[in-house]
Amino acid sequence: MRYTSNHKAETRQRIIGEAARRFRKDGIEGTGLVPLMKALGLTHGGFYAHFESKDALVQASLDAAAEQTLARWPAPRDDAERRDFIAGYLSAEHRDNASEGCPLTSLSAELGLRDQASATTDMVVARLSEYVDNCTTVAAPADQGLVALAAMVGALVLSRAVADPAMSDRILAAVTAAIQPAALATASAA
Amino acid sequence: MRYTSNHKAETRQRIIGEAARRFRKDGIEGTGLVPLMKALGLTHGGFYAHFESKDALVQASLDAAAEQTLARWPAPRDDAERRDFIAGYLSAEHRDNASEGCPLTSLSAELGLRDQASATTDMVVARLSEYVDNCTTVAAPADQGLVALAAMVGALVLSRAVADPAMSDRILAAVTAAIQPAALATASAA
DNA sequence: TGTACATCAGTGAACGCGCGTTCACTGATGTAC
DNA sequence: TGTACATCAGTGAACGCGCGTTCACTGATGTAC
Repeated sequence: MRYTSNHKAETRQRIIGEAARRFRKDGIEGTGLVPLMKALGLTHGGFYAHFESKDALVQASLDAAAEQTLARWPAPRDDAERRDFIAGYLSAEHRDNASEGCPLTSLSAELGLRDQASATTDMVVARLSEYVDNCTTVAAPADQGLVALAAMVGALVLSRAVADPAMSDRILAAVTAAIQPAALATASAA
Repeated sequence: MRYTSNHKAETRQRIIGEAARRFRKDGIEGTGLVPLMKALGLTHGGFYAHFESKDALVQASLDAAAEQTLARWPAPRDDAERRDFIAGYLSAEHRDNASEGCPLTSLSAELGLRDQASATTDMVVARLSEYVDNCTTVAAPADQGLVALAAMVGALVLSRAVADPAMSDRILAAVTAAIQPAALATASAA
């Protein structure tokens, strides 16, 4: 062979990796195959030696993003690891680095429109659940409203992205049950 | 005039309304001007009599979506109204009807990439905050982990969509502080 | 009342561009004899 | 060792298409005289 025996497989992995990054950064629709291949030092014509279509790449990349994400998030062993994970997930680095981060958040809108995403999405949700399974959201001294707000937005986003309708309903129900107007003081406005 | 005196303004409003719906359903990138105008019984050429560019329409539509959303969500007067609002926000109807719903969730990914979105986004966040300002997320009997999960995903999504960096940081900090591993029981896994 | 002209919302053909996709080809290497 | 052929990852020109945008035009109505 004129290349090392696994050269083609390596190229395929490079394409998947770059795509997984770009999809999360610019969206699936927003990522073109020509710039993608160019970034790898290849021409776009060669793409179809590796994938049947862009959709096939999307599938492979979503799987890869999920796998990579799961690998970076091993099942937690104690509450210290849970705490670290949560802090990392909610860090400025994660916020500012969508291309390497959780695919649920960066692709949330597009995931709902693509049934391809199903298995992948549910895997990531399941692992995330392990991290927060025995976590409870406590009343913080300040900005408690923002927590409720985040939970509501997140619940809606997740309920649309998740494939399993039962899980979708459970998410909405859980957050609905969890958010309670504090009976203490209520301002009125026009 | 060959049309009623406010005919053009009405057409403009129809374009904005249809766009606001389609952007939330299919995304901004996923919405073309030709099908949009066709859906209104017009030809695409006429579009530029109303807007300078697609970007101008995006701006107007985001504003309209925010305005429409705020109009439908008047400032809450008591906890009953808060409860109703939260239940509606987290309803299956809202989930299944992205085109009429909260623009934050349906456009979350694209909002982060467009600085146009800024003012609009922040207005909706502010109003939503009013609804949940004195709300607290309580420990529900079941699926408490899903609440934490939703809060984390929502916090990340919001922190990317919001224009004000200080608000972005506050959201992350509030949710980080609120999620606590329950000290009760901790399973270990490989 | 009747003709000539101005207005202007909307038409529809055309533009350049980037998209996903196809395909005949290249050229470096491996194998056969 | 040397020539002839097969392999195949990647090349690059070309395709049809939908996009955002432009522009000369239409035709119904309003205004002027």
